[in-house]
Amino acid sequence: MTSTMSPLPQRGPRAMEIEMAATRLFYEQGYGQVGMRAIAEAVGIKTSSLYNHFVSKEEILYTFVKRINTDFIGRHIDVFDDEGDKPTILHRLIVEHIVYFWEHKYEMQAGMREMRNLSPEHLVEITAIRRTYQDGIGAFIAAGNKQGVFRCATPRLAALALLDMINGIDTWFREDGPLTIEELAEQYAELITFGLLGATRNGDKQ
Amino acid sequence: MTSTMSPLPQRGPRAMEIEMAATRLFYEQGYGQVGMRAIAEAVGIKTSSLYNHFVSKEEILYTFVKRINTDFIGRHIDVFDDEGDKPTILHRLIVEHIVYFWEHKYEMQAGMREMRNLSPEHLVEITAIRRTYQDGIGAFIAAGNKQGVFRCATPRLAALALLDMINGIDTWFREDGPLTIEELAEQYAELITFGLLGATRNGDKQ
DNA sequence: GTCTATAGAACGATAGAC
DNA sequence: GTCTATCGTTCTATAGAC
Repeated sequence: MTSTMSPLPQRGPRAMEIEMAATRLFYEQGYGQVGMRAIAEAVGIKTSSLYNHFVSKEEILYTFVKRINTDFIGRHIDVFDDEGDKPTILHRLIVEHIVYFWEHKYEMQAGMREMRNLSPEHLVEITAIRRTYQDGIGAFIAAGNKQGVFRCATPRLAALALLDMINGIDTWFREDGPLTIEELAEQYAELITFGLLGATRNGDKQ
Repeated sequence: MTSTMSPLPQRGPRAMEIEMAATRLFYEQGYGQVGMRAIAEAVGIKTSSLYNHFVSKEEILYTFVKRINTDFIGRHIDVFDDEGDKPTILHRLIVEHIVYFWEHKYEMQAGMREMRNLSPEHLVEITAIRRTYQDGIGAFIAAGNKQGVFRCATPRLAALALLDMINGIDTWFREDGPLTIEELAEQYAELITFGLLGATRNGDKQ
């Protein structure tokens, strides 16, 4: 499985500022509640100046939603071709996924919640990218079943379940809670690989 | 654990119509994108007439968010006192939760997504209700561990994980897919009780 | 690339007649 | 309980000077 993601058009540093400010506001208040005025104010320019960088509010949303859906996934999609120990590989992917998503929680949360405000064409494009990752995990689990390193009756469902699990973390995790995000990621990876997927521990084949 | 939910104030049938229409619109377009005009039109009255039934748009949101967070949870919170076989009880709860949420997917999805548009006071109230259910499941898993019917290293995390799993279903399940919602619910309940929570199958204690 | 100024529509909510 | 009428605000987006 090889990445075929098309790159975003090159944008200037101002566009990046706008994107980041908008992302934060969308996260806090929701796409529909955030006006172009509020975005401009957060950047320190006037509303009309935004249109020198983006043609519309929807394009701002699309730009950062595309970024978050190509950055992590694009850099990890090849992991499914790895010939190594599948439970170990998936364990590491889950930990990295959880930590990355937390470090980019504004973009990730806002992106997932506000995705439906994309134009139909953009929504199709983003959905296809997400689908690739989801299918990759499902196929990976199925392959692990055949190898006997996973014992999971429903690989496709398990892939959806584990993605919902780990994407849900950002809605309730608190940095001042009992666990760091790295500790939580580790415990979730255990819960998923050995629990949900029934991975056999090393030297524990039965 | 006994229900102490306070009832919603009695409202007329018109208010119920308004609530249902608003729920559907919030689900489709998001709270911030739906105007009072659109809600009124969907019911077939004028905007100003809405204010004979609700004092504000936020009150419409609050009313249905409160309803969905008291209806199912209120009717199932006593299940954690049940003295029967814990894996069986949790299995049944999960199936009922999934099926109920799918049958009320508009309210559930809109309610979960738009909850943050509630006033701070209302948000606190709703969060507390949800927390009660979550804590109930966590304590139930921990109790099952002590009985030896679950083998789960992290009961509190597992409760959060399973709730994110089953609440995520409504975002991707399609009625024209390979499974009915009842079949899916059954498979998820298996995945959770025997996978995630390490329940021992009858006569399989080891 | 930023600004001032503004178009034209939609927003939540209210007053008061019936 | 519904209506007409409207208030004051905010919305996305554009035109045109600098």
